[in-house]
Amino acid sequence: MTSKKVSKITISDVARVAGVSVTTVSRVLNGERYVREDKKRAVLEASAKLDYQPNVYARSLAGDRSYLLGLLFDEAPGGEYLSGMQRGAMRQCKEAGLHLVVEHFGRSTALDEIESFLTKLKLSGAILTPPACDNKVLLAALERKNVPTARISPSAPYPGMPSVKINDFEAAQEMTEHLIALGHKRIGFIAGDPEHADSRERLKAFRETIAARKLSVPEDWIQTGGYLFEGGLDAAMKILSQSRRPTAIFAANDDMAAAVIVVADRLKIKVPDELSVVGFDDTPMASVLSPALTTMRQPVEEMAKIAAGLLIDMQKGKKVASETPVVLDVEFVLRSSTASPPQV
Amino acid sequence: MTSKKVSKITISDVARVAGVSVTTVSRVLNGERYVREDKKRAVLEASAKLDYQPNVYARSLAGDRSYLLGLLFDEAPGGEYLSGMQRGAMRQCKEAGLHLVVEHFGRSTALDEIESFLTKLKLSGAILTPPACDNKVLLAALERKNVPTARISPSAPYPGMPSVKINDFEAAQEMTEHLIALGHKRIGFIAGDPEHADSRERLKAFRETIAARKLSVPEDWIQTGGYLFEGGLDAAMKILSQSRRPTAIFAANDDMAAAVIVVADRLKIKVPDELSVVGFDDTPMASVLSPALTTMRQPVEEMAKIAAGLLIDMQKGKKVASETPVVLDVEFVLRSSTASPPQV
DNA sequence: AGAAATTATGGAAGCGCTTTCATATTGAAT
DNA sequence: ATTCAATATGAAAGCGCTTCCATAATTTCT
Repeated sequence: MTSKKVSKITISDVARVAGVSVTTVSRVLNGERYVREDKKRAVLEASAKLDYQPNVYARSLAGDRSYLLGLLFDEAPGGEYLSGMQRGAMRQCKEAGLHLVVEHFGRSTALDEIESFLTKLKLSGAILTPPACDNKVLLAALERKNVPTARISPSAPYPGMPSVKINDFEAAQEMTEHLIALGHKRIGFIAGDPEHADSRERLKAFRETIAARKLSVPEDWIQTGGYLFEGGLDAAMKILSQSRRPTAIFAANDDMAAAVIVVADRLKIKVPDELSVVGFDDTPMASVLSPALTTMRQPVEEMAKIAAGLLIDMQKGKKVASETPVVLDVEFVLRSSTASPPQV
Repeated sequence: MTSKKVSKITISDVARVAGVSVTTVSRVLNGERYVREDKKRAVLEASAKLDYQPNVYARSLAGDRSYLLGLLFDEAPGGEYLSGMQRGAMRQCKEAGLHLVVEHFGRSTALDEIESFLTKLKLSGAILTPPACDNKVLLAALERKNVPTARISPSAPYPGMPSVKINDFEAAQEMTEHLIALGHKRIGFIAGDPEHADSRERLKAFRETIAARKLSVPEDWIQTGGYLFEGGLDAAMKILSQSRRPTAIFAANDDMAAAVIVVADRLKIKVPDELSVVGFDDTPMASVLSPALTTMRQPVEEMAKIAAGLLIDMQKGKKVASETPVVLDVEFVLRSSTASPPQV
């Protein structure tokens, strides 16, 4: 290894070595048209030889892009869902030579603060995770500032913004069918945050599948837990403390399913012998619970990776389908929290 | 294609309105000396009135700060530990008007890649979480590039780099004492990643406390689980499948403690009646486990917040103690996974 | 063949700041 | 009053890039 000089190498060094103008170097580096093959090669060689690192700030100042992607969330990071998203986004960024800036925007964040952030950073793109992906104020600000935006599991389409999601309806349908196939006829449901589109979809799928199978569910067996463990505790308590209770509970995420198992344990209800429990997400917790949780795995990491990829494509001027979401497959994970209902 | 131009407010607009030169505005905004009070006020007023947002890229290009803090980790984000760190760092950044870029640097990341990242982003500071905080290559690169660096729970001091940690020794000692106080005389230990300093400290504290209390532990009862759930499963299996087993196990983090509970369950060993289990960290999982885990809560968020604060101070030219780490308190969390040992 | 369209290339003007450097202005010390 | 240091201030020179514009080289079309 030759020891490198600390003095920075600029675009004009590359231009000199390659025997072309800085304009041409810039063109090559940005993949523009109108550069002859031989010059392009010369530039690339010179650039590699000198180990040239374009100055992000100079580029951002002169141009309009920033080489920074933003991962914007509403809830503070934590939990496998967001971490997974972040991992995927980071991976894609690294591949494309971009960097990932993380930022929190709550529902109550002032428009001023959002705009200030956006004008200051001039993000090359923004990835919005639920429920930030449905924050009207944020969306409008991003649009006004012309920040290419990709949304994950959004509620409703937003013109010009591509999105990535799973088919929550089909997934929840499949999960409900699983319980019915085991022989359950009395199934409860704990919904997530009604503000999340995915939550509403899951509930809808549950209801429709139940109806399609000619079953019925008392409204008392459908509760909302807000995707939170604590909310799940309350919901499970409401459902399980009734005189007539279901033989299975479908919780719209793993955290709430964990809560159901805890409540069942307290009430001395045996899982899965007396009560089957299923979750959604396949967080690490799912396999740790006892019994281990039957759940539906979301490709979270992949979703964010694709979202970042869409942004990168948009930046390159490629057209991306912004109206029809990219839909990824889920994977049913059978563990030991489900069984056939007790014979009555 | 409708793209509306939002006229930007620049430093010279502020200068004009305040009736001073751009130099003076720059001085005020950067908190430099040699500006008269009245002008300073005028600048601040003009700036507020115009809602001026300094252009990060222009500042970075002209100066050599970047207004970007880096959170560098070795393992991909995930888990409450890193998420907590990130939350703390984000919070502090927001307060100081900085932004947080996240990046992964594995043990095997090439020096080239690290240097390229550092020259490209010219970070205003870097926060290193374990085990990245002990990555020699990374540390050397940061030093060479003069990036102010704060480390969290590092192994050994590194000249010029401040650090934040908890007193792992005392915490592990306290935890061990807790078990001894309950009457346990036969205690096993599952260590974390031997490359983490904190892990080594916890083990050392365990050994010394045991010795100080005139107890002894067969080497078979001390296993390594690498801070991972899976590693914990193996370790727990090795300890619990022996003919003579301990009445308590101290796992160096919650994930491994969860594994102990799972293994105990499989082996029909009742927790806490026949086996007490304690963890470390107080991750959300800890309260979900059944029985809920007695553990030691680390102020992870606070640690990162302080680390970011140190960086910001350094940037401002303040001197920070770089030799003696900032040490934060832990909190003992008593739940139901510990009890007195069965009467023999 | 020449004209017109297309493709290539570089000069130079910024992008919006920070930072010398030179110059006032003030206060303290003779 | 006079001198010297400390304090204040602005003009102007970049920081390293992108991009507009003018021009040259090439191809395609009459």
